[in-house]
Amino acid sequence: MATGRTHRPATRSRGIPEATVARLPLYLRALTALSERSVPTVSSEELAAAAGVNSAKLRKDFSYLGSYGTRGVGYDVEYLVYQISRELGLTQDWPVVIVGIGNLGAALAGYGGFASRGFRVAALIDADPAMTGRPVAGIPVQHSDDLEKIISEDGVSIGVIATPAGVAQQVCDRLVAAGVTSILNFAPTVLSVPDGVDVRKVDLSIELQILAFHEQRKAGEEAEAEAEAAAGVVAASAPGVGAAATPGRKGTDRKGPDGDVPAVMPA
Amino acid sequence: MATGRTHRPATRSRGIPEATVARLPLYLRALTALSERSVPTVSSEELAAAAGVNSAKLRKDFSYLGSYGTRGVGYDVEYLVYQISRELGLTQDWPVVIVGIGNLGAALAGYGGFASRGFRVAALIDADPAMTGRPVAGIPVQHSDDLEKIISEDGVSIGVIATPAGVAQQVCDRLVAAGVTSILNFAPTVLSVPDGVDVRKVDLSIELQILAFHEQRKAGEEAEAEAEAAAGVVAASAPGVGAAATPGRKGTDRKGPDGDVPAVMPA
DNA sequence: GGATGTGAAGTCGTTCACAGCG
DNA sequence: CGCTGTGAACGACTTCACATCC
Repeated sequence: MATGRTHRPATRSRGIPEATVARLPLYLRALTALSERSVPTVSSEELAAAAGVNSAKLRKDFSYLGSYGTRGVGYDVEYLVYQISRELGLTQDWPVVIVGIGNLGAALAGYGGFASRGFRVAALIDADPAMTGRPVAGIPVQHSDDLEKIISEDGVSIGVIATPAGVAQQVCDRLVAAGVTSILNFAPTVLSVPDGVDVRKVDLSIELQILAFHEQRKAGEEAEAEAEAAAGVVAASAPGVGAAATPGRKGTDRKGPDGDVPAVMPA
Repeated sequence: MATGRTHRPATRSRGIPEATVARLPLYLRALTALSERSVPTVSSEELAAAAGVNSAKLRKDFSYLGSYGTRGVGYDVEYLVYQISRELGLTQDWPVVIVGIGNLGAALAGYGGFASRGFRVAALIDADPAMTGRPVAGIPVQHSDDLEKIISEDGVSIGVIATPAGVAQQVCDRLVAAGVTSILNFAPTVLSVPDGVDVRKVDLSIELQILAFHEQRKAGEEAEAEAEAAAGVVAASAPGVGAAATPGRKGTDRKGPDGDVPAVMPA
């Protein structure tokens, strides 16, 4: 995915699996909640339940960090909060810029989850001159002409892109050129970046499409036998997804998985 | 396994790996762009580049759907758009409700990427009476008292939760009880749902935390040798992550991965 | 010739089950 | 005894490399 992790010959124990890293924030959240309730210790079983994973996975994950538990007892909540925070780099604070202050950008600017985790919104940047100077979530929007200056002056290394897809790559290039090395991309485009820069993407419509896939399968499960016949019907009533959609099929035979219908997307 | 099309086994709609399903929307997006430029065919190499994956993976992914390419030529763009759309269930339209019309909910309501993919925002729901009737993105907000009625009348099976974390589980329970079987959760909580209900979560702060992890590691890579000493320094200047962070670690020796420092969270 | 489709090999991640320790 | 920490089995996904077919 995003700039596949370097296949470093894994120096010593510095090889925490990606999958584990992705779950650390989850554990941290659960632990923080426990901490607020002044719970002193948790077992892997309890914590796993709170984080929504199974306990074997959790123990394995923690084993990559070190031996932070006590056999027969469990984990010290405060201590673990600190260790995970440190591992994630949250013990320092990260200035972040958000580029593209539309609906989504504005929502992100006001999102409380950032500040509470050591992320500080250092600047909001938008290309629209009409936005310049206007405060969003208490922070004045700056014009994108000043992007490079803002990045370097604040020592920003993390950028959030919430622009339209069409300009996302340019914005990305400028961010990278100015020194940003981690990007969170909300624009529905594939960004290409040089080695050493990490990109993570969040695509709202992709998530819905994945849900739709499973949803469709559920519907078909009740009528297993009818599935075969249904395939033909569905194709015939296809509404079309892309821009222009007008059925029409040339005579070639296409072979699907099995009883598939050879219909084609029209021009 | 049998070559080409089998009759009964494997290749039904079943058996498509999750990882593949998650990439189908990516391919679809790239294909749609090609379609708009009236490109008739693509090779796996070209399409893979456009989607940001490697070509072997793409071909393997497509092989789960069927044999939709032509050797020596590539894939028919229009045909593939249709096949993937159908596989994802996008040839039908999915009414969606968004619950929690704050900053984020409002941004989602206005997000163009939904409508363009066969998702229709059937209703916006919020618990605040002051919001009721007010139009957001052209759709009037309805009060959450009517949640059940809205779901059942519109036959909604997909719900988006954009409420504060505190009420997300209750909202989820009501959605499920009313018939929703797929949920996209933006609230930073683990939702528990009965079997048969799918939940996908999008957590903005988690993504940033993952980036921070890698960012921190990049910084440490340049000064490999200093890493050891740095751990102590970092700990000393830890700003504190949770709410109440009162460490107070007992004097026991804790062993980290390697030369870990047993320092503790400062007050 | 040229690109697909796919076994086989390789890598990564999860789960099991139990030894080890408090 | 209870719970962590972990080798080993297992399973899922990725990559390789090439036979296959247009």
